[in-house]
Amino acid sequence: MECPEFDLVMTLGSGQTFHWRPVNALGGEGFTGCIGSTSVTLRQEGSRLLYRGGSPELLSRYFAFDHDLEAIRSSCAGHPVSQSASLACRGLRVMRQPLWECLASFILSPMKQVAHISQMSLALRSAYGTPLKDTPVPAFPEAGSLAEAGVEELRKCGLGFRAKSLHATASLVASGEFDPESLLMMSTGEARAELCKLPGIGRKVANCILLFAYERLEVVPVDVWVARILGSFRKPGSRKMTLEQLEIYGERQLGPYAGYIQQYLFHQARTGELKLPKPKSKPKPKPKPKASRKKMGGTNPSLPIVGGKTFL
DNA sequence: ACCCAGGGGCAAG
DNA sequence: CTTGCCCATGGG
Repeated sequence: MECPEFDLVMTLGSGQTFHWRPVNALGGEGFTGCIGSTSVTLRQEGSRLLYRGGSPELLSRYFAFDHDLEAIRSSCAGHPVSQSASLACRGLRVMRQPLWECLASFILSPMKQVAHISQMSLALRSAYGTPLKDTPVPAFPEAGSLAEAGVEELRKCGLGFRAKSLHATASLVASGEFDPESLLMMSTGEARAELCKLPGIGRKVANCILLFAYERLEVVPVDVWVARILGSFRKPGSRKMTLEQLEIYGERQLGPYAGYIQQYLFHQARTGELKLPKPKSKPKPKPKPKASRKKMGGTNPSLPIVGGKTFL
């Protein structure tokens, strides 16, 4: 299909989604995965998006081809750094992901980098998701399947302390006590408050979900990178802001599509194209009495090469 | 308001 | 192989 301004590689590599795998398909380097329970294999050739599985309508919705990127870029015209990042990230789109899949995936994200979130996602999909034809990536498990599995079983997928949060949230969704769809018609503030009631979801994770699944394009998830970026916009010596204050500041500075602009800045910072003052050193003394061993088996060399971070 | 557990991959030594 | 680093949430 013909697609509007779009960069498949940058979009899938920007930390929004964790289950697309690089493959050689459709005549070159592409990706395979799924959208909900529909298996899809993709490859971009210029303005053409080659696909196997799915439909133009499904892909257009998922990749948000309806977002007017030119208008989004213009929205921060008065901010030189954002302008520059927006231009460098042309074609990077903030996606519109399935609600439960996105919500559950970001519960996995705290304290983890993209590469590891991908591994956890794949482990969960393989153990509890429905296998699909034409792709090695199973669908994301239903809430009921995860609730039924139990915390200890989920922990075996390498979730660590996130197993408890994911299991508790999955149980709330499976019982109908929490319905992801019910947030669709709420204001962003109300929806955020509801998300933050769920175990394992704090303000940052809630904002990621709002941005990547609920299309709240003004929301700015503030992690250490974004905090660093926003901090660099302020005068040296300004008073420190809390993360929430930085978030408000970011929304004001970056305009009505602050979430999009933030994604561009984040991507620039992660790829080293945006220079930041202090990577921040920590004078942290470490009382370490222990020695350990333990080695894990097989790293999968074909996992996504995204360097980086969660959130966004 | 402050402090810190907790987990596993990964880069560096 | 060993060590240090990464970093959101929740509970004390």
